[in-house]
Amino acid sequence: MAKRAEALELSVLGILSTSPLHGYELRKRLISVTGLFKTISYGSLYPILKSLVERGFLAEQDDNPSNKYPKRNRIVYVITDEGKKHLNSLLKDSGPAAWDDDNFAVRMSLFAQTSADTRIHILQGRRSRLEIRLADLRTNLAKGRERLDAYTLELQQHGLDALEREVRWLNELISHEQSGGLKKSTNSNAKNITAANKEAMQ
Amino acid sequence: MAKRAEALELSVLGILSTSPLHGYELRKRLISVTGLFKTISYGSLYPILKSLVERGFLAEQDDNPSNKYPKRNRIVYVITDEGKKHLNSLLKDSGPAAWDDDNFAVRMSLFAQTSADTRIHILQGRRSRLEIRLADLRTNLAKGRERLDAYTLELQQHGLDALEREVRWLNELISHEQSGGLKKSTNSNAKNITAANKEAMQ
DNA sequence: CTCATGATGTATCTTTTTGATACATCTGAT
DNA sequence: ATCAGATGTATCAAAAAGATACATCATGAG
Repeated sequence: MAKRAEALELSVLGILSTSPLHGYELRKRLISVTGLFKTISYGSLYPILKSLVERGFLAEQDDNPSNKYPKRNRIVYVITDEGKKHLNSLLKDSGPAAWDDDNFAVRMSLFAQTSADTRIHILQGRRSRLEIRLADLRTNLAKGRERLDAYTLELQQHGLDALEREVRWLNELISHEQSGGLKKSTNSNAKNITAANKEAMQ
Repeated sequence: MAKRAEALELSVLGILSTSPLHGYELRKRLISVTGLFKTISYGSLYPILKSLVERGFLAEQDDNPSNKYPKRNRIVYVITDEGKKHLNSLLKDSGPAAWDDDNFAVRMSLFAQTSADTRIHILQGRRSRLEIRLADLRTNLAKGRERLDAYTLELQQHGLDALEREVRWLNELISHEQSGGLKKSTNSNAKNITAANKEAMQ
């Protein structure tokens, strides 16, 4: 399976493990999680749903009969026991696949369902991935200083800054994680996290 | 033409307008400009080059006969006068197409070849684009506070912070631009820009 | 009250893009 | 001397996007 589809599949199972949804709503949730980076098309989503049903990980539920709009042709997808098992096995993987751009955000959005070891390993892997890119960028920028115009340099410097910030963020998450999990936001801009959310983490 | 290809075409013409290059090297430059966000495959690059040659915007140059490795099968692409005209017409466009993720970095990397009006318009357009996304994110996050776990919230807050930072960066660029163009880096992390680079901007 | 617009909803089809791979030359280190 | 790894062009199958078709429902303007 393609990388992209892998991430999408994981995200679908993860979201449906919380509550059954139909395609349209599912897509909106998907985008709200990963949408900072990309969008998901129906041309990708529906084939994935079909495949997950065929493999027994999802079931198509009869739409709630008490639904206000019974005429509306909706298909509600529910995760099966098989699907839950599959999801859990996917969630255990903390290898390189979990570190790349496509996957990382999805994996972090499911950290509440993951063991502390896995969380730390993924965060560290992600950091190592970004540090490689950072090193490349730095040498590239050093080489470019003489050759490139001010706008291109500014653009590259900005990208570099953003990457460095990303690494610092990961560092904070890792150190919080090492002292017993994320208890409060590590982010100075963040508003207080409510008691309800703390509970939601167990 | 597809959006993606449009950006790629512009970038190819922009880079080749500085100096002739062959595909492999061209790809590396392409990635160093836009590579923070994505990579470019040969499967995309070669068809674009072919199309640009067919339309008369590029010519295939005989590889430098003084080349150390004449056996090496290289195709050097040179921009034609037609190509330069086409490039200049593309560079004048400061409309919505220039604002989106795919295009913006490419456009900014070519700001040295663009008029001040165009630069400002693109920067403002980009900002407006991001501000819309920012508003969406904020309402989304507000709605999510009760529903989502701490990790998902942290992830979204982080994305929001990065976006805000992006907007502040654009604001700085715009105000510098309004006082006569980018003369020095607006970025606190940036090392000094050398005299050579200032010259490269004219 | 009615009509239009836009959100909700499923689904598919064409085009674009990727990722993999094939094949060949050259470099540099051991 | 050889062998891994960089340089170089090129293509193809598979994946993904984007567009679109079609239908129901909500909302608000006239």
